[in-house]
Amino acid sequence: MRPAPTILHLDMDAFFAAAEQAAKPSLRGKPVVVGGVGVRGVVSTASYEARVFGVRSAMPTAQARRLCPNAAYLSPRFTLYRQVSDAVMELLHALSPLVEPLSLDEAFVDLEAGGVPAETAAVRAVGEKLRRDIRSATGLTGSVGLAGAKMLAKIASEAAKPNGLVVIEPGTERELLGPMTVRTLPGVGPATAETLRRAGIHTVAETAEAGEAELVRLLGRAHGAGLYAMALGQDDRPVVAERDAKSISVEDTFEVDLTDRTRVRNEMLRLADRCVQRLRAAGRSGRTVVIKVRNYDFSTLTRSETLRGPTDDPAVIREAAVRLLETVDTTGGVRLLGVGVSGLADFTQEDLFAQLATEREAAEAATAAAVEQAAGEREPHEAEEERPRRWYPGLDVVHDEFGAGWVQGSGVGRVTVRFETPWSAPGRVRTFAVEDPALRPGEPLPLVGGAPADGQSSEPAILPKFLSREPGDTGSVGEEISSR
DNA sequence: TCTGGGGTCCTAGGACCC
DNA sequence: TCTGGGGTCCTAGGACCC
Repeated sequence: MRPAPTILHLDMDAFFAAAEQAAKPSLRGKPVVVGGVGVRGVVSTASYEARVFGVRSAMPTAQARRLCPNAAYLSPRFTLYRQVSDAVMELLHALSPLVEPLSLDEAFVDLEAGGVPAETAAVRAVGEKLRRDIRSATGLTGSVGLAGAKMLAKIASEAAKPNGLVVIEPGTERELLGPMTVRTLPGVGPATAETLRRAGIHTVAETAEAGEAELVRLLGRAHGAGLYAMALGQDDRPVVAERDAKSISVEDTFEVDLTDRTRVRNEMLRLADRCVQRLRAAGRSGRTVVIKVRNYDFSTLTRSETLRGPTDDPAVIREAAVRLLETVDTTGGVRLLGVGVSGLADFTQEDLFAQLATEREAAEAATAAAVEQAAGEREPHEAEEERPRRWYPGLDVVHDEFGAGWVQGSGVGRVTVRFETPWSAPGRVRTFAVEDPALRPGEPLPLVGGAPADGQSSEPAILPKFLSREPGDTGSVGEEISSR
């Protein structure tokens, strides 16, 4: 526990939904729900306007639609969120070399390591300036927590939401935490809370009173001891920059359960390929292959196999995935399939290739026929080039005549597009045939610093830098957004 | 109401080795 | 003839987080 609140936690407010509202002027001030839009989708983020109706993260989208039928339901656009996230993280790195991202919209910053004076007034000023800079660089708001420990900084930013800043002064934490529910503490989810509740423990103060031995008895060694420390406000975990990923995985939930054995196997092969693509893009290789199968009744199991050495060879991963699948009973229907790789290594050494060459060649020979067969069995419409365009709601599009816009909805051969850009006034809606050759997918546009709204200059993906505005520059775009 | 997708960490049992 | 303890690796599952 530090004597001054020099650990900063930043959490962007309703991040995905806020980014969509900044990109789509007609949605500002309106309920927006970002998440899976299919029958089995769940909510990733609801705007504050949608939360009024009870819509929450992780809720089935079907339930959200009942609660808030008039919200805009949008598929996530990670390209946009990553752009915004990069801009925000750049601002954090200007504060300190020690930045620990937790997700696209959340990070810890060690201000002490950045040379900020260890005084409340100084760190508060840094936090407030950061919030202003994020606003002018991205058009979005974030909340800041400042404390002498990670856990407390995170609790502080939660208390600051939305669009605020809270400092927890060292020395006040036990008094502050005491009356709060145990669910406030990181690592206490539904199962742990229920275990504690049965033991008569509801608040942080009661957790501390229970004592370490009792918590270890209830929750196990690591969790019990960790929770006891947290309840006392003791948390010496350092801010650690950029850790390497330990596993890479992909999974798909199907709109309808899969029952056909061949189809199940083909989907598994497809997932294995996608997993390898991600693995290679990261310049990594892995030694343990894991598959995941979720059945019709939501029961979920995993099977894994550790190879003799790390690989990024698609044939080897496919082969392992299919071999593991054969050990699983899938009669009854498969809801989800997944493929993952762990035991990751940086795969640059050629000798590792050489060492495994024989093994790989054998595997390739063995699967070549199977893969050939799988490709042959594919439905024609599944082929990459012939796949029909899918106009997901929220998708950026460009029309030859009308310029940049986004898909508001589609169905029965029609797609409805609203033509507006992040820096334009709310735009008009037009409907086209789904196969209209003048309409094509577009790229996300920068949320601030774009061309003036003349309706013609909205050419996507030509603005070289996301951040074209100076920090602190509050021009008309920022003002317009801030008054929404 | 019917439950996504991407991760991390922990536990526990069995194999295996010293 | 019966009985050790510790460490590490592998596998499966579960809780939790965003």
